[in-house]
Amino acid sequence: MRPSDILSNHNLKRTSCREGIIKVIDSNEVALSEQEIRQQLEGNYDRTTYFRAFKTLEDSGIIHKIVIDNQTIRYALGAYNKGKSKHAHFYCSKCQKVKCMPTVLTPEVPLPDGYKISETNLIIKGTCNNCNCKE
Amino acid sequence: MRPSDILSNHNLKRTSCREGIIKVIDSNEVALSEQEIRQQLEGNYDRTTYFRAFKTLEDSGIIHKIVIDNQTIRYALGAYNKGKSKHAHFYCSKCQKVKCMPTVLTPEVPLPDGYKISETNLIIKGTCNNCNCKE
DNA sequence: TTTTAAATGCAACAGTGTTGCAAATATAAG
DNA sequence: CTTATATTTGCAACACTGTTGCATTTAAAA
Repeated sequence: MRPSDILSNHNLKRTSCREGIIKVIDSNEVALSEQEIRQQLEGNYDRTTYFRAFKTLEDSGIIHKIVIDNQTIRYALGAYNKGKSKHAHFYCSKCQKVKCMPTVLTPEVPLPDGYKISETNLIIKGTCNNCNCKE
Repeated sequence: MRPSDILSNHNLKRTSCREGIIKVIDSNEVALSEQEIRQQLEGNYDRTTYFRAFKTLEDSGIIHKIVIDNQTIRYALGAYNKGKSKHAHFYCSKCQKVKCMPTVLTPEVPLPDGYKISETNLIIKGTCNNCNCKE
């Protein structure tokens, strides 16, 4: 689906900033940081615009935010909370790349009585395929 | 064990700031934010001092940091990485409290060939026992 | 084409992560 | 107990982030 259609489907205005963000994320294998997305983007926008664009896209479920660590945030396409796509995320501490692992789903955890679960985040840290090969 | 002994055991100087932080965390059921720790602390220290104290305590494994979300960070006693205490963390989106769940361990995930795991983080969001009772 | 509701850019502010350096302090040595 | 030394602290400073209000611009509806 084209970025512009994705926006329309979510009743969002088709602005070049939003379309660009979606396009950049879509054309990468790994989840990207805001910095990386900005660099790959054609236009240049104010940081407030990015801030609000990311927020809007995330709220509507077009993208999801992956918080690895305090200052390590990545974005990938698709909703995370809604639906069944509750996959794990892998963070390579060598190349700092983050990948969604669709084959690894977050576990069903048994919590003490009285607790209600709304969301489960599973983040796996280590070294990736690619970095391990190079050794 | 007394905070001062904990520090000595890790070859760290016994300063009032470090001891205070350990004492405050130890006397609370839930994991605390830096703000909360500061408020419960007797002395008043520069934010740089806090910054470095937390870092030192974390590096030595006396405390561990729990990153729930970008601006939601909590601290609890004990090392997280080293040893077997790889427990999950629960975040209540009503009261914002974070609890270590020693009974819920992070799962052994099957990753594609070539990947090496060093650490696994499992964060569960929802509403806690206490908040659900009050409804 | 006009209207209007939403998005943008700019300025501004508080807060955070981080470093370098001089002054204070905890421990080790005598 | 006193002195020496290696650490820790407080302060200043800087860049960066999250966030808001407001005037201007722009996308979509009429």
